[in-house]
Amino acid sequence: MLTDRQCKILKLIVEKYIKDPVPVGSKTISKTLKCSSATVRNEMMALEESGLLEKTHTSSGRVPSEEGYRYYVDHLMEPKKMSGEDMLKLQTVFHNQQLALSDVIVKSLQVISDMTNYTTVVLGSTSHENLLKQIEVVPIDEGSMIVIVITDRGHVEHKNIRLQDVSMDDVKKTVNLINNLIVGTPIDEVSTKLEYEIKPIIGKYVKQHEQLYNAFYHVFSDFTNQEINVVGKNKFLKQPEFSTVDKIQNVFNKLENPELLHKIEEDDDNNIKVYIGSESKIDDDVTVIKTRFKNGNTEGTLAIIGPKRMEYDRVVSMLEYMKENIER
Amino acid sequence: MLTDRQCKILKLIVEKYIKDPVPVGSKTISKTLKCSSATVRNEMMALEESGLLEKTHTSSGRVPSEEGYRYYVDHLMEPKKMSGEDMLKLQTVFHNQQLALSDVIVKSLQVISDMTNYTTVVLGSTSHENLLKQIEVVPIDEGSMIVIVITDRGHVEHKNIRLQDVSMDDVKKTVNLINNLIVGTPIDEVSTKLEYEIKPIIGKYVKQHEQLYNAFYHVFSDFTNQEINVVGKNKFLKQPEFSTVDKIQNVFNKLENPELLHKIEEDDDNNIKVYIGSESKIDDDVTVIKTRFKNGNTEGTLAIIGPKRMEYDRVVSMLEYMKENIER
DNA sequence: ACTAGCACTACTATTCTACGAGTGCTAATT
DNA sequence: AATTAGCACTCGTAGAATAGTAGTGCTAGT
Repeated sequence: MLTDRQCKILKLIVEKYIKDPVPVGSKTISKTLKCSSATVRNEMMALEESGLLEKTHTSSGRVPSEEGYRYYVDHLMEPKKMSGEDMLKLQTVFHNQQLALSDVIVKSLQVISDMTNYTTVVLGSTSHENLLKQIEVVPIDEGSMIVIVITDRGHVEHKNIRLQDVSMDDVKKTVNLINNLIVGTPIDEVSTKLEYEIKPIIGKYVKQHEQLYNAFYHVFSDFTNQEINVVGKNKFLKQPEFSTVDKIQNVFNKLENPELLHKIEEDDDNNIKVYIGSESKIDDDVTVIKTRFKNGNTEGTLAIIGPKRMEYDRVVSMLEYMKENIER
Repeated sequence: MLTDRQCKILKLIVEKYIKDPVPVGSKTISKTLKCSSATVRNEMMALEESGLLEKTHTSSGRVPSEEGYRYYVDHLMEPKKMSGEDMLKLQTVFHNQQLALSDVIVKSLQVISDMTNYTTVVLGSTSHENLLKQIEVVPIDEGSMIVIVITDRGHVEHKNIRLQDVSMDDVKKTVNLINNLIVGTPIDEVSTKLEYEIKPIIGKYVKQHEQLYNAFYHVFSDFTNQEINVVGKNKFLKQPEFSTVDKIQNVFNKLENPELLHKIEEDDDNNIKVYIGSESKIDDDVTVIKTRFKNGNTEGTLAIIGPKRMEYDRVVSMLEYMKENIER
């Protein structure tokens, strides 16, 4: 258990370090705390022994450890009201009535990314929650057409396909079959339904049924599992802890890996959660702050990803504000 | 005018430097050319005076200048057959009959980007060449719907819109009007046609016509002017000339600027063109190699973007191969 | 016309120095 | 018992000195 003074010192160090990424020395702290640097040093030693602080080398100032940030977020951080300026910028986006919710979300995350210099992510609802609503086929020219797939939650995907020697009539028949028999099925089950319910039928009535079946099969199996929108990846270039090409390459690879990003919403906690460093499952050098949101049948996860040295209070208040505004 | 030997020397220097980005000295050249390093030095001086070579400092080896690369590409480079290995990898993509042309192009550019470590770009046909073919509206839930716009060349865009107190009937009427009156118009003229031909009509017959008009107006004015597909931007992280965060940031900004990328297809030359450094209009440190392609009514531009120190022969042969394969 | 030879230049890597910001520990003070 | 002043010590950083090396331009001789 930490003493009162230790808490104060830890808090000061974390906040100082977040403002300016250089190790914090005892003198700096002793200025704001009315006691000598020697006392602060003793306390710092204790904090280091508890694993909350680290040194970069034997005689350097202290830097918060992962556990230090954790403790700060859990016990020391004061909830901060969003600054009027931040609020204003976001409100102009939210008050645009014309835009659909999903567009509002992306736009506002763009704004947040620009204000904070962190990367933001929206994870849309997963495909097993999306039910097939309708498919449309639009012929483009000889043998080439566009298939458009729409789900009940408003997710749209389209794909250009090419078919040889298949009459438009047969295509239309197949589309009707799908629209009659498979609508309402979760997207990721459509492929199997296609095999067991549609294939046998078109096998009898349609010439070139193999080709037709394959084309539709591909359309659905390529349907992206999850809408992932990463905004402001380049902001990492502005973070001093990612100042070498190696580190950038590493973090970009991770941000482009859908499976990894998917881990953000593994827990289905609805509140705002902070995952620091290794807790994030994405990269030991980043912090992820996330929340789920739900409005009607649009739901998903918002996340802000930045260095561990993140303005936790500011980001948390922004996410709170986002969540509130989205949910009504 | 360059002597025969000067050409040989320039060629050797360019090719050596492309393989390994360190200034080339006279000794290295004299090994492959049967003459002494002193002779080579004299020739190098001449080449430098002609502006084809540069030094990084007074006593360094030589590096090709922009003009040097230019001369190499125009006069010295030998057309190179594509390596069997390169060819094989691309062929598996081209021989996939199921995929539509546009998908084949993107896939193969991905392959090229991975093989070469350069960035690739496809610029699709511009919006004034795309004629409106059809629009569809799919209601999602109370007051929210998806508008899908399809052009005759198979370009599809969709947008979620929200309308208050507008009956689905009125929406359908408007859609029918558009499909009857405006189909066949170039996409970038649709907005004005909407104003002069549709607005007056729905003004009379439809309640909430202002809102409805605005929604559609936005759908069309947001229609992306041009399909731009940048593949493998991150490859710049592997190029030694872009090894600092500053340079990366700069080149990323440029690659994300559609107007700048648009400049690639400003000339409407159908052949393969090489733009080196400042010629590229994109960035003084990159080379752009591009070609137009056309197959039926799918047309556009392919480009490969990398450092000036690019494997010109290899890239040119790849682009030739791409163009040929696309055009039949 | 070519080349051997040489003085010269500038980058690179290594070492040395001085400096400063920080530490831990001890002993004195409150 | 808690605090603090004082001090020796550590380590990173910055700058200067050094030596080595890969290259140059030039001159003079083949």
